[in-house]
Amino acid sequence: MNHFILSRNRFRSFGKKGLMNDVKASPEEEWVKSGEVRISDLAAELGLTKGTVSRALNGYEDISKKTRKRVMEAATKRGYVPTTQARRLAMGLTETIGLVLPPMPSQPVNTFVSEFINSVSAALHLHGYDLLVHSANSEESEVEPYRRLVQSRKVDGFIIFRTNEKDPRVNYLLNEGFPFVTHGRTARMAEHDWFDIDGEKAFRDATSHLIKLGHQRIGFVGGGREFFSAQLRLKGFRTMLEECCLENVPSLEQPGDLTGQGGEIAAQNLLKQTRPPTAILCANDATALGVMKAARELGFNIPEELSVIGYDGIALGAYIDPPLTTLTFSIEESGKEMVNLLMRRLKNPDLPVISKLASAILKLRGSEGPPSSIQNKNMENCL
Amino acid sequence: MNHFILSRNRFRSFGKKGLMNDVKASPEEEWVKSGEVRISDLAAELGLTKGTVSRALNGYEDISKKTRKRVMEAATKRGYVPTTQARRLAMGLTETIGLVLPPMPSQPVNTFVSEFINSVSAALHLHGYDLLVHSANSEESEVEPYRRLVQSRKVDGFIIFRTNEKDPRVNYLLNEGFPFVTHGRTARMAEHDWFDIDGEKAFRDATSHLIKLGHQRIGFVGGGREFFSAQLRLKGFRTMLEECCLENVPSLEQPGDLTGQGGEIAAQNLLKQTRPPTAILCANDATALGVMKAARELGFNIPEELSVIGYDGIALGAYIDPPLTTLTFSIEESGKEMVNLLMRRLKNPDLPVISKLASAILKLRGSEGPPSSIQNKNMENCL
DNA sequence: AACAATACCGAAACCGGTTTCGAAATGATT
DNA sequence: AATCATTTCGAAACCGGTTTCGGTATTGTT
Repeated sequence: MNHFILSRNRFRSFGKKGLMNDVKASPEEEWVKSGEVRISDLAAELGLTKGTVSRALNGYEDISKKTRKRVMEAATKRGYVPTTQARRLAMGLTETIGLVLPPMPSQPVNTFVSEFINSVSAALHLHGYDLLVHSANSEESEVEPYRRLVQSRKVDGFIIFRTNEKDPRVNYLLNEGFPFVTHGRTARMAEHDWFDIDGEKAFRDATSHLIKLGHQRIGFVGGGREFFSAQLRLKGFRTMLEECCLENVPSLEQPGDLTGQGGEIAAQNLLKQTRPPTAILCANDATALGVMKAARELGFNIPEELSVIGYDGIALGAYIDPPLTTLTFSIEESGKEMVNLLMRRLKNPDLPVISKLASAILKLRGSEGPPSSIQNKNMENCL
Repeated sequence: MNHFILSRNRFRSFGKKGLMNDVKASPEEEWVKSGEVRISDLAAELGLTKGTVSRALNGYEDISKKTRKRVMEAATKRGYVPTTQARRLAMGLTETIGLVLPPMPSQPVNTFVSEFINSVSAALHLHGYDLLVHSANSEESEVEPYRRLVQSRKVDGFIIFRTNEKDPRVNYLLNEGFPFVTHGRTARMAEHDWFDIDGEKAFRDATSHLIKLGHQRIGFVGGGREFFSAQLRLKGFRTMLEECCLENVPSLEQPGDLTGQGGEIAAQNLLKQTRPPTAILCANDATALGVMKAARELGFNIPEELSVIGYDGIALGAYIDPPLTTLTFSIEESGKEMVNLLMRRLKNPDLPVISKLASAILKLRGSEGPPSSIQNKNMENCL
């Protein structure tokens, strides 16, 4: 029974490294081949143990200046970079944040998503964190991706956006006690950190702007009831109408689904009325684009016969005719703030819940103006 | 010399778990708390070693059916999910693909990026891979993010898009022998896997379409010389002009930068000429939007006095006036194909380089039509 | 019934780091 | 010079898995 301990397969293929031997880097670009040197190699080379090397590199105080210098020089010289997986396993954290893309029903405007990802990723990077982007499979439950990521311990926390009032994702993570921050409020917003744009105020502003221009019949195209943010925008609209003593006409409030198609349908419902509105506020820009399309097809000139205002500030709004007046906010700031909230939470899970409300600003671009037939009655009383 | 091995701090805080003790899950939703049970727990519980449990769960043949069943049942019952970091360290791979977002100069249309990320992520997920999205800091070199990800061994490969003809990222990764796939060709396309849309053919088609409509003076707004794809589109344009015996007028070829602003400037240059073109082909939709804006401001009616065709197929092109005719392709297919290429490469790094060319289709939406003053001379000869 | 073949599982090395603990070396004090 | 306090580093456990190797228990063969 002769049994030799054969050499184990300890050499993992690393890309096409084998093919690289005959490729000589040019003198100027003497790139240090990466992924070669391990902490034990470095330690052996220096006559130290890997524990010492690790402490030297991580700024422990019990390392002499001389040794630290030796170690760090050797590390840079040999191009040592710790293997992330090993470090994370040892330290018991992933240094990764998850972001699950909601199913995209080919919405007209997904520009928000890419900018948001960009800003979140950049902000995370400043904290040494990575961003793991996961796509939601529309077949399965909304929380399934989150559950998987939590269970496999792939992330330390989540960035959630496009929240619903009753949000299963929020419920799940709250139940798990897993850290996360939302972009948008929820019914349980008292229990979790969140960042949001003050849509209510934004729509008060926009409504006020239209009223000052002389509009008295203002339409509103909202989002579904499930979108908390859309509800708040509607609330802002109603509030300002009330403040200005304008009647709240139910038929002028149309539901939408935050898509261009939804905007078209809603606009048709509004503009075919016997007394159509002279202005339409839209819960987002995609909706506004649909509204403008429907208005054109029904023969309404914008802004002479119909003012339209959107929400989101998509860049493309500046290129259409007329350019879309919209409520805009900084996506970059959103990402940055959310990351700040999340990092704070990760550092200290027991801190009280906090939130941040940013404001949108009205960006006038030309799709609104005074109504053609001004029929002001008693505006001065209220404004 | 009494030395007791004290209990080390082996308990890592896991979210706000401490706070969860008094939160009782409702009976129906008896969620299994995740992240609790380790493979050693499972092994102890079953009276096995963790090696055996691991082999049982991973389908090794040297495990009896009975034992395997016991193990798997216990695993599901206890909600055991292997810790990703540990598995990856042991197996020497990351199961993660990197995607670095190029700096975004707030383009009008970034919808491609989010859709692309979505499809890539979904496709990767089918292979058990994760997507790590990194943002490029415009301060530093373009390859720096790649270098960091390679050195820290955070990813097994890359998805690269928006390639330049001479692409430093491609050079770096090729030099490292690190796996990747590009969306778009490069000068070194013979050395790496790539996926691309046949932009040359697409622009031949679009040009042919315009010529058949009767256009004889067709303008072209391209991208910078650095964008290989834009060059190929220009080539397709020229080729078709030649095939149809139309003169190639240099002044009708304007450079652009693939942005709306670039489109505006280029369109002004074209339309202020004494004999302006009756149609303009644009290297992408963002450019086309800028062209349309400039045309409007200069008093050109679209499509009566000027036809405009873009490239990208952005969804919201359907909502502007007139709806933008464009060359479109499936982003979902792009992502899927690229992932397939990359997975193949990862499985066997030494396989020969392959590539895939998909075709774009012309989506007629209304921004093109016959020229107002048809001055056909001898079209029949050529078509 | 004795023996070889097979099925099955335990033991242990290993992945590449981090962190704790104790001891040796050094410096300060009396 | 002996004692004590500090620096500084080595040794080893540990994170949570995977994989190899060898030894039993079981089955099959003659």
